[in-house]
Amino acid sequence: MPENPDGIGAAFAPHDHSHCSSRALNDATERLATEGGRLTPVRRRTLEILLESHRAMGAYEVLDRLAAEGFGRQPPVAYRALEFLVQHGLAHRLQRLNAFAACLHPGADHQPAFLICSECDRIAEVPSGPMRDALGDVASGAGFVVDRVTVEAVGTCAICAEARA
Amino acid sequence: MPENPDGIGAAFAPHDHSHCSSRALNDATERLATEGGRLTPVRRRTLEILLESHRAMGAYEVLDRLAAEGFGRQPPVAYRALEFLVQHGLAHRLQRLNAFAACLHPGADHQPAFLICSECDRIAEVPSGPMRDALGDVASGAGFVVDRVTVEAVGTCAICAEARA
DNA sequence: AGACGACTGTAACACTATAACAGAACGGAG
DNA sequence: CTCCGTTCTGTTATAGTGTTACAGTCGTCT
Repeated sequence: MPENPDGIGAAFAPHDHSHCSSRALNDATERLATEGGRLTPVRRRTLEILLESHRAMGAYEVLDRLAAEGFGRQPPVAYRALEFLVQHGLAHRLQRLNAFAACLHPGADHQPAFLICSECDRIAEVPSGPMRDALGDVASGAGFVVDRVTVEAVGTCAICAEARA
Repeated sequence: MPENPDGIGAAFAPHDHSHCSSRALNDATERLATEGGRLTPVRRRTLEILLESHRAMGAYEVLDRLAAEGFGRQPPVAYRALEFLVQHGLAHRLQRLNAFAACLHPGADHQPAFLICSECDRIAEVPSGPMRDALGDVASGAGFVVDRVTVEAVGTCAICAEARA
């Protein structure tokens, strides 16, 4: 697998993480400037914490970090910041894990599918368009109108497969 | 939409529910006979409770029912019965809802996609084969080997759409 | 300065899930 | 039938996840 810093499944290939993380932060700032959201200190710090790894973090894990840095130490502090990020497309919530992960491609209006490595807990986003189309077809056969779709796959990433071989 | 008791999205069409529920119960009994699982009283009752509606139920909702009927009243009672049903393909767990729903097509070895009506909370299972194939393609592009996939769509079912019109 | 809205923090609580252990029920070997 | 190992049921206690309600703070606009 070649280096491919910004592409599909980038999280599962070696890459310059400080680059992808600072880029996401810049994208976020721009995006909010046009949309009107305020990236306050807690919110910004929450995003940075999520961006430090390609993992999903539980709200309480984020909260511990925030509290250690002088922010509030009650659950709503983390939940509110995370909710803000999710609403503005800067982070995603992973249902299978009760956890949150930074969005690596903010700006693209998207609703990605997630690949979750069960060995190293890393997360990757991949486009879900084809799947949403396929689901829309079956759903409309049942008279169901789809609003939001969650697609989350658990499996083994390239790095862990390699390590095991 | 015609009557189509056992087909795709059956939950969203009028149908003879006592039929589809008793059939699922029979399927379950047969399936366990060949597989070696024991459908004990708590487990059987748990399945019946799930089958009473085409909704997903929280573990504690199930637990209340069980307790009222003389079974244990502590969480593990419900969680163990539900886990057993899920492991044997007789029920599904819905990540978006932290809840469980009876499987209406046991026997078919499947991993369906779910349609969840946000107005009436009814659930339907639809085949997820096409979606899993599509996801497998993108995933392998990232060197990721998919094990299990969760596909859950939130939207509006035929019955509620009709009622609103 | 005053007023308003948005943001941050706290306490208290509700819901979801698991660990650890004791006794009861079942099934096979003798 | 009895003994024994296994599986199942139930309990207490505790961990983890998420929300409600309310008070104070900060920015901004007149």
